Amino acid sequence: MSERRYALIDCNNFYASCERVFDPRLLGVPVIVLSNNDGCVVARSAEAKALGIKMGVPFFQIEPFCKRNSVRVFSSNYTLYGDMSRRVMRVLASWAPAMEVYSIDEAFLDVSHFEEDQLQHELTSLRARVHMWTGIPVSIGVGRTKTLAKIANDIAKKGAGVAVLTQAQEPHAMTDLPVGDVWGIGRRLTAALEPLDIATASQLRDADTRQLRERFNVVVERTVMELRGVDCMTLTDVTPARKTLMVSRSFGDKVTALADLEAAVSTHSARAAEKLRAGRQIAEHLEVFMHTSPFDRTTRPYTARATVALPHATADTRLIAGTALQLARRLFKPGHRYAKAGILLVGLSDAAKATPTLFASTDDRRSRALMNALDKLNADYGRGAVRFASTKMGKAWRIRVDRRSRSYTTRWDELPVATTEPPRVRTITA
DNA sequence: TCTGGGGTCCTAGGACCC
DNA sequence: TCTGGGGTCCTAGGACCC
Repeated sequence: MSERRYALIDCNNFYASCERVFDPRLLGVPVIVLSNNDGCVVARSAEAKALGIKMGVPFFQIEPFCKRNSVRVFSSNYTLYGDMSRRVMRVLASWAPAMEVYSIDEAFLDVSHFEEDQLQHELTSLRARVHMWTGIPVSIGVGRTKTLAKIANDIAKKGAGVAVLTQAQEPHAMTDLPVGDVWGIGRRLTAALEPLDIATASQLRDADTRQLRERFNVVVERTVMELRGVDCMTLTDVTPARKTLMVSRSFGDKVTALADLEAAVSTHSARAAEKLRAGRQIAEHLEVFMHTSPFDRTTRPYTARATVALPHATADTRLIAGTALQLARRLFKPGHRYAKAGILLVGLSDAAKATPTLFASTDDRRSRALMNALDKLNADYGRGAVRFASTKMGKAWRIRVDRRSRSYTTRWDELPVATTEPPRVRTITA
């Protein structure tokens, strides 16, 4: 049985390459793509990189430079990039038995079944095929683990476009590689590793894992193991459902009035609920955040963020927006110039599999009425079908009914429960 | 004057329950 | 002044990624 091998396919300068597909005149000239509000540079063609334009640089700082050097500048078009991404992924999926889409412009393929000497040839032709069918240039790196494939991909980018990193070549590839270039080691960790005399990938590979784990966390330990060739991040074939969903924007003009902040929060809420429904999901909690500009040194910084439980899991725009607005009003402090606000939906689940939820109005969890209700539901749906959740929302306790029975019809008012006010009954369906 | 948006995972600490 | 232990859930915050 041959050893496991991963190929990482990474689209070169993805957003800039997408723009080029639709305008060949952009070939060979410097191209950059800007973030929302045309704030920062988020993609650069090779020519733009050669001019020294850095990733993430604020556009206003380089605008005159771009004019002088005839750099073609684009606002981002995420609809286009998403569409191009799907085209690339389709080509890859038709070639590989197992694949994981890692981001909009990257995918891991399992290439364990190839002989090492075939790989170079096979992947070179895959690369040509992706380019021919989609117009997008890609780089391909192969390694024994995902982390090593990432290193191989960097080598591919600087060379022939395809790099197969064999075990024998690993030490050489890691000797002079700055530790910050290793996947999973960011700015903070690089700085924290420096006093431990860990500055290169090979020094990290040879470091004491127990010590690193105590000093940092399991993520760092896993990275070290991956550098040693121990596969810790296996391929996840099915893309897992998203667990959180965020909608946020920087303000074009700084916001000082509550009314403007409320307008933004309700717009973001509506958009978030829309995205939720598009993915057939519902959310349990929401977070609202707002903050002043971290770059503004002239005023006091202010940042506020808080999470609340929604009354029940939902994708309902009005409920989400209403809850978010209440929270936003609580968090808003006058006298600040807000630069950004957003909403984060947390605890997402599949709407089709969602548990119908009944709300009972009672103060007493142990009340006879509720116990009767549980008995009745258990009798109807089988023992254990109903469980009592200990979550208290205001004065209401929540009963959950497992959705084993698709023929769920029981209504609250049919239950032998005495309530002083009409209970709300929610059945969440697909 | 102007500095993105959207995710993941891990950990710590407090609340709460039995 | 002493006054349990263990488990889980929730929230906040910090690191990373593209």
